[in-house]
Amino acid sequence: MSEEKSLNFIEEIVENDLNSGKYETLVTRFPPEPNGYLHIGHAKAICLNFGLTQKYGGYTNLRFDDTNPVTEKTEYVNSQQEDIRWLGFNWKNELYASDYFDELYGFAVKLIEKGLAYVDESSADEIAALKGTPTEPGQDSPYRNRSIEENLAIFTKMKNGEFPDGAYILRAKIDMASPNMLMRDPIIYRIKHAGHHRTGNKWCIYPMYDFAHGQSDSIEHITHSICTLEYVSHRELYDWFIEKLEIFPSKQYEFARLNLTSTVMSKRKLLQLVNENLVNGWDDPRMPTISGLRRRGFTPKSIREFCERIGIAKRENLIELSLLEFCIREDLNKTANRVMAVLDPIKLVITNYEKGTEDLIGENNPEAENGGGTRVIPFSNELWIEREDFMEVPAKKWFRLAPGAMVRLKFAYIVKCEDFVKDENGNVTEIRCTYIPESKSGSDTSGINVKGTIHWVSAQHAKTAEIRLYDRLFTSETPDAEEGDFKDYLNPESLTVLPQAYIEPALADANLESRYQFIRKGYFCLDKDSTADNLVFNRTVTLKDTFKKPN
RNA sequence: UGUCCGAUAGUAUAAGGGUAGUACAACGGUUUUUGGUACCGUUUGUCUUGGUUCGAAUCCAGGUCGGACAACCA
Repeated sequence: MSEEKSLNFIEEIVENDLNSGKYETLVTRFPPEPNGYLHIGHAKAICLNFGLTQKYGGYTNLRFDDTNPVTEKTEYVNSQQEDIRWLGFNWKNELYASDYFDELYGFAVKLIEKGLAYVDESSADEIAALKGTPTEPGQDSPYRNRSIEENLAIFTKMKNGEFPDGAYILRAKIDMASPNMLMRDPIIYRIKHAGHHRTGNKWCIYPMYDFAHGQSDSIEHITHSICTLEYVSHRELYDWFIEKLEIFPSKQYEFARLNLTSTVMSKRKLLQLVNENLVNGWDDPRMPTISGLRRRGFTPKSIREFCERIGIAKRENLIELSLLEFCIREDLNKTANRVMAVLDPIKLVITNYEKGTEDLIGENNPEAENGGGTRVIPFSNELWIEREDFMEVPAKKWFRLAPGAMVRLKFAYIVKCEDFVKDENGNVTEIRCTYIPESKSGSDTSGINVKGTIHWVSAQHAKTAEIRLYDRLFTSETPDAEEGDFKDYLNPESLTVLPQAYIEPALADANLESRYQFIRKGYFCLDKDSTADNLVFNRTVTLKDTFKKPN
């Protein structure tokens, strides 16, 4: 179908199945368990499943895999839906494994009637003891040969709530000596007297993952059930149930999950960060969750592009965070308006500027397709500039301000540093410059060329804002692989708050959808914590910086 | 001492018996009123040993290394 771009192995399978006429319509599903927030790893699976049906036709279902009532919540259902929509995908049907509880119960009865399932009253420990190990076969349970009638009778009582949790379980009767541990009479139903987020108290027995997932796929006529590599050994069981139940033969395919440097991706660990207040909630901008990335300022497009670039394969991988950063910079470079903000201010006074104030014109975004337009920027003789743009003793190849040096003020004039003021502690408190009147941006007749251009904000016109700078969450690229607790490798400098930065007046009407490039400082967006008097900006990502800082 | 999955530049991903390519990263250069962008260039690779073949990253066999599997989790 597409000749230019090579296909990943799943696309090849799909194309073959479609071309051979094995299936007329491609049907995939995204099946999260509603027990946490979706993260960038889920985004990979979402882009794969929805991307496949966008490319080849057919449709994708959203199915919540809600077979364990004690971990699942409606809050998570809602957040997961929001995140998928935000990424730009639409599901055909919103479904729940719990929709199939009646049908699944029927499947279990059918298996019992075929002599392929039995009720076991062994304890969890007893079952584990007879399970064997990966290198030794297991042994049959003493209850394995109960009659079909007795199995049926007890299973009915299990369903009717006549037993406490753990008293009985239903097992598939397969092979206790199988080299695949999952085939050693896996548990398929357990008793749990727990309220379910959708079915309430209707049920007190719940199917296990292996007895719900494949059957749910089959009920929905999913043609390609795509999951991650850790389910490879489940495939044999997946196929076994479908064969014995004689239902629609969905097929499972596995790809390697995403791993990203300097973060963790397991739900357990993310939940820990949230519960122990090591981050500020699931949508903390340092989190690899979709909601965290959204709040950080990532765009859906950048995440889709990232998922496209990392590819789909079967080998374990560890993607460098720099690729994600590349994807968001690439998008924002084209779309974000350029504005000026001074994060760490120092005063600059222009001693020969007599005009008081003046309105200058700034280009919003020279990289935008439509040119970006312009805006008014007020200028005056007292400005804030970035402290790091002045060096009392300039380093080699220093393009910025230093005694006697000239720089251009972006969109404005060229200035020359004549003097500077220090306080009693030796800290520079003010820089004094003269400006070149004929060097005005756009009508420069001075003939002077300077190497450096710096950003600034007029002191009397500036607004203030709180700025939050983010860095990687962990100091280790592989916090999962380090010895000890992964939390020992949290980066203490992952969040830096600048309570009072100066921003140009045009920024006062920023909204939560706006994306900005603060010239020379990075890409920023408004945070939801903002109020009318206290604007808060998040730094999404810095600009690429090839300047090697002196000292 | 098992079964299954995998192995191509630093990181990913192509090449499906016939020139090892692409992206990110790194490094260098040109342009630039952002040390940004854009453009150009450089460095770095087929786990290993055999076999089949005129020819192997690709097919076969052995080895090595990495991962998964013993939750009434998904």
